Amino acid sequence: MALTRQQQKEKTKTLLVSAGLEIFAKNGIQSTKTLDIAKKVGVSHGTVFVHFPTKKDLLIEIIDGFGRSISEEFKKLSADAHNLRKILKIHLKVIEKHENFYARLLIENALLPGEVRGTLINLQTGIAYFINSAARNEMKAGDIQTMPSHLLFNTWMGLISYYLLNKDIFAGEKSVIKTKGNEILNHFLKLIKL
Amino acid sequence: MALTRQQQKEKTKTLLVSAGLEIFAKNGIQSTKTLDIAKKVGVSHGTVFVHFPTKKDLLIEIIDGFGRSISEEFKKLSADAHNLRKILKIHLKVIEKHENFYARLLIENALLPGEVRGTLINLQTGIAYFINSAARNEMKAGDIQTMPSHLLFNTWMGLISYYLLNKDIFAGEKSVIKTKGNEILNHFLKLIKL
DNA sequence: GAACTCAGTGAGTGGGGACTTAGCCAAAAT
DNA sequence: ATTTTGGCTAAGTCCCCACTCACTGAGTTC
Repeated sequence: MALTRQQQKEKTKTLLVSAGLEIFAKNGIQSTKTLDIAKKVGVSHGTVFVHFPTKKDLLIEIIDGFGRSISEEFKKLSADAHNLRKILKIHLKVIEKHENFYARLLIENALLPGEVRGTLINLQTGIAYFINSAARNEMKAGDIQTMPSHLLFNTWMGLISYYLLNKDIFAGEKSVIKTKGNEILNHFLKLIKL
Repeated sequence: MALTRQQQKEKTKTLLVSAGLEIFAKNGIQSTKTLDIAKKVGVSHGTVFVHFPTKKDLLIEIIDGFGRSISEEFKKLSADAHNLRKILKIHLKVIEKHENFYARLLIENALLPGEVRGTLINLQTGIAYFINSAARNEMKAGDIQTMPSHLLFNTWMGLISYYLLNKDIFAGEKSVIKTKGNEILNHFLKLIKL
């Protein structure tokens, strides 16, 4: 059966977004051309601009969607996790699942349009909240050292970002999180332990 | 008095390199055009290509020079510093002095031509050596926790990189290292203390 | 001082890639 | 059944920017 116009339109738009997500993860965000995305979907180049007035708008839609979905996933998984180790483990798991795109985002973030940069910040802010509340509980309980929670969070994010940004050095073609995630996690926990 | 041809040539080349360094630090590496650099020096656009066959070659010269000079500076200053705190302090001082360019390099590193990426790696490897030997000494002496030195180094680099990459968030227009350097240093030392 | 060399010029050239547009055809409206 | 609408197409257009080249004029060589 033939699709209605609206269905067709939405389908194409979705295909463009998911093709973009995939190509961005593999080849980089900036260096991906609108034509590449059109080709992958199997539509003409012009079609991209039927759905998105500019490349930037496409970018925003893709990255925002990614941010929303990853944030949701994290919240769902960590709903019943209350100790820090578990939450950090979930954090790693979620990142690992989307490692390629996430790493791309970290790499290119500072060069992306301002509208998009907010996405990564929001994402991290959301995650910081969970990590910090768990951390404060364990500080009170005397399980870990007392320290300002922003420093604890920045140390954790710094470590993870550093490994992701240099993932080719640390893990070649493989997943850094899969390869080094446990080592990083145990090291971090040992550092902050009392 | 008039310069000889050779002097003139060298002078222009040097001017191109230092103008590049300056503009890169302010406006970014990728987004700087060869014409921008020519304008800054006050020569014609074509002159750039008299001295460098391609933009990439200019890039390599600029970034390599930066890497060499910063590495030298670090080695000179840390010649008679044997404890970890002092070495890390020197590391921060050297970065602070070149913060804008250094941050640019971190931001764009992964997107730069492979020939250039080695520079940052070499730089960090050199610095890692100093930090790791000091760290091992203090571990033996029982001043800090025992841990694999690569993890100690990566934690430190992760922290610094994280602050530099997000320097606009942490410090606005100001220097992040000047603003937050001490906080970072003290936090890090407290973490690794026994 | 005549012939030659070469740093520097600036108006091109070429290629890449975002965006436009006239036209097509199938779905929707009448 | 006829007209209108609108998603999609394909062949542009336009702009940007790295790089070229024929030329100039000031050093250099003899």
